[in-house]
Amino acid sequence: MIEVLRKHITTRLGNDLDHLDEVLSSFKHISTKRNEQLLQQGNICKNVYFIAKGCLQVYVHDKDLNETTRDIVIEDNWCSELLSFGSGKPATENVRTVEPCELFAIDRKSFQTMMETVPQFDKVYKQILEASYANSVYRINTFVSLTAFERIKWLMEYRPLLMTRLSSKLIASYLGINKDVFSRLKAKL
Amino acid sequence: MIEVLRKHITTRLGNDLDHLDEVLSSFKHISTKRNEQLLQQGNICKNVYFIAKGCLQVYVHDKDLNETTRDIVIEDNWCSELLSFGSGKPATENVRTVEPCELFAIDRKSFQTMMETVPQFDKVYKQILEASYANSVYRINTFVSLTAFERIKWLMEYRPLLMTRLSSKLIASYLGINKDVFSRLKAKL
DNA sequence: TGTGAGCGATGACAAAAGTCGATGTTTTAC
DNA sequence: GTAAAACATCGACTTTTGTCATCGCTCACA
Repeated sequence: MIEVLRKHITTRLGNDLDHLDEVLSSFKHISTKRNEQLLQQGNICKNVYFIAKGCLQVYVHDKDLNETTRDIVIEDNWCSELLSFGSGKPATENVRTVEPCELFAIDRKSFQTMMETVPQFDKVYKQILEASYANSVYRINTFVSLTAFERIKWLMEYRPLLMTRLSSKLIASYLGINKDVFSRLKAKL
Repeated sequence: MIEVLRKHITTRLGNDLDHLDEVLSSFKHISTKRNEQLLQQGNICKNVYFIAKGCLQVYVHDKDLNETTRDIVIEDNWCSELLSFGSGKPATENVRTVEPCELFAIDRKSFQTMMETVPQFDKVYKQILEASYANSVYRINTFVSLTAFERIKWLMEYRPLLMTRLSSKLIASYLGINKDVFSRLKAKL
């Protein structure tokens, strides 16, 4: 499993990375069931997770206690509540596993140590942050102006795997539409 | 005018910042009219702007050529298309002035020089990026689950200045609702 | 001073989305 | 293996939102 992470890192930072084994050993391997809570809103986000296998959901509760899913992250990607992780302030979002997962977690202290000892490592944080930001900007710019039906077609086109892999309820909360509406519109595709 | 920028920086990075005058002199002062295009989608974003006075709009065009406004940025804040500025790739968004503005612009080359010569300066980029990301995350998490009426009430509560300062058309495109709907709902407040 | 462009408001209507209750299915827990 | 819980779908209905045409106002400017 750690090979997935090794490959991910070398692909991005090059094969000649010093201390690669040291970097890898600073991650802790975690196997989870589905529906495990990795972060609760209000707590401080202690880890950045690399997903070797499985799927995570980043979400909040709206005023009616419905879940609103900001992001769904699958294998070979990083997931965290970066703003809390970076600042040490309480998280505004929740994170849970959607499927059984194989994760590699690095905590703030180890992350800090890596930043100091491995020169290229501070690029990692910047890369994750920039990728997360790009993702958010894209999401705002596309979704704000799309109808429910267009959002579904968008998902079919750009993240088709999710359509088959996730529950309708979860997809609807990711697309920001009502689950009954999602069910009806899906039938019209 | 440059005093606004000086104060902004010292407030965040401390009074004892070395090279402060050098930093300040790497910015170019720009006075604009309203409705000036600072960045066109597809071009490379050359500057980061500090707004000493005025207001900028960051927007895209949807499939029907309507404008969707991702952000409205007022004085004492930074504005750019960071993903393009940071990577040198074409911008996905447009930026224009909404009012006559007093701006301080720093281009990529000067920014790079500052990063190298002024140790604290690389914090600036990280701070701007983190603030932008926080802003986007917040926008997604709140807006996705709000009705048009609730979005208007949100604006009244959290950015009341914008209600009086901007045109209805612009506010509607920021809230992601139709301008006629905005007009009707506003009357019911 | 007149003219035209842009803006904001509004009524009438159409379309989209949300709500609720019922029902059958699948998954989970013991 | 079975009961309970969660999920997906659907019809009927309500509410919200979008569209379009119209009208009056303001402002820039020839």
